[in-house]
Amino acid sequence: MDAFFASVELLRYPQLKGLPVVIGGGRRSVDEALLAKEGGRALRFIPVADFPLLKDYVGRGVITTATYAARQFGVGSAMGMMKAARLCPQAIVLPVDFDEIRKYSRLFKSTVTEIAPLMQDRGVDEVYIDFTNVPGGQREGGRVLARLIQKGIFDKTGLTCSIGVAPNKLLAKMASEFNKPNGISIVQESDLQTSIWPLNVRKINGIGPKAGEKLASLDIHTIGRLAEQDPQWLIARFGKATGAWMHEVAWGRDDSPLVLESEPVSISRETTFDRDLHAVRDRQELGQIFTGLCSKLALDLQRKGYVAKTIGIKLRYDDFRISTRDQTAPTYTADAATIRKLAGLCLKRVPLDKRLRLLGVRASALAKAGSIPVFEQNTSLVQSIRPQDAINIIATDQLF
DNA sequence: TCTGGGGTCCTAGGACCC
DNA sequence: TCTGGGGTCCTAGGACCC
Repeated sequence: MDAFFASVELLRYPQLKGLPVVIGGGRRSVDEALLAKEGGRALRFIPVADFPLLKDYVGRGVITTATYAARQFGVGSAMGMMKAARLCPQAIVLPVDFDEIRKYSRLFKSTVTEIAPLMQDRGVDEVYIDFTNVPGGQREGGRVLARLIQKGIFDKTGLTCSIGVAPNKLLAKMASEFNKPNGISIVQESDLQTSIWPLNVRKINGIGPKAGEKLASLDIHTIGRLAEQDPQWLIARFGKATGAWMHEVAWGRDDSPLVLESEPVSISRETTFDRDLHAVRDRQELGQIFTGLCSKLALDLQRKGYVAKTIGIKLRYDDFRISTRDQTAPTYTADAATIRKLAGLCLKRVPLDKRLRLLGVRASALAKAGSIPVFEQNTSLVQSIRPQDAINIIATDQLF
């Protein structure tokens, strides 16, 4: 989806069309500014001059989306708000409305699956579609169906998207970037040398800042240059799995299947404080935030129907370094007090001398609520029994 | 100059088991 | 007394993605 968060806001406030708008951080100052101007009513018309401006923004947020007008000023996603404010002080800043985002996310995805049922989720604003066997999917190399999907989404939501058509997910993802916004791009295997090889290695989904930097230090900047390298040479520098993978993707090869459904691995809540907090001096405040996070996490688990056996915490210190601790319990839980207790045990095992800017709580080793046998839930006798040993317990039971 | 929140996957070492 | 190979789970950190 093109500039998804911003485009959704533009549906609500069409008077902002063409203007530099950034969606960001969700700091209270912006929420309150906007709320006051709306008078609590989301759809009341607000004169452009009354919207909050980036230059008035205070807080530690980052930009999640910028409209194309804002991008002209060098503003883009993941950029700190304060930096963005210097580049484009006159940009209008709006908070993320998650409920609205989820609504439009569901709407565009259901539109896709009505046309092409084999769809993989890639977050709120992105999907992979296999339209190999969709009727008409091969016409004009896929362009006809891509146009149909674009039109379907626009008719349903008023939003535009960009589509890349290719023989695999790797190339499709890159192709989708070629013609933004509201574009279609088709990449075939024969286009590898002309369309893909001139690109920077960072355009490969999976090569991030670290790998990109390391490749640059080896004088490998383009994908074509990466493709020239001997696989063994890459393996020697990046490890067996990554080195071999790099060689494959540089040649446009990717046989990873569409993942049509999946269970969550973890569920978490975290928050960055308005100011850095000290474990001792701000104990009270920190404790409240900590308990609040545990309660929210418990509600998330319950709402989604999961229980967790492992609870973890995450701290980010003022120097931006991160510490994590995990604690696996003998039983599964989705209870706020239990989560709080386990997270508290984690907190005792982590250094707390430096000031903190972020605190998070995470639940993992998840199971569907109701899927856990009773003897694993609350029988003290088997509390230390690992699931894989449970079958032996059952067998032993027969002896008594 | 300052850097959100919610995720996934990978690696590597140690405990423990057979 | 000193020694194997294979497996799972747990933990901590890190890279990467939307």
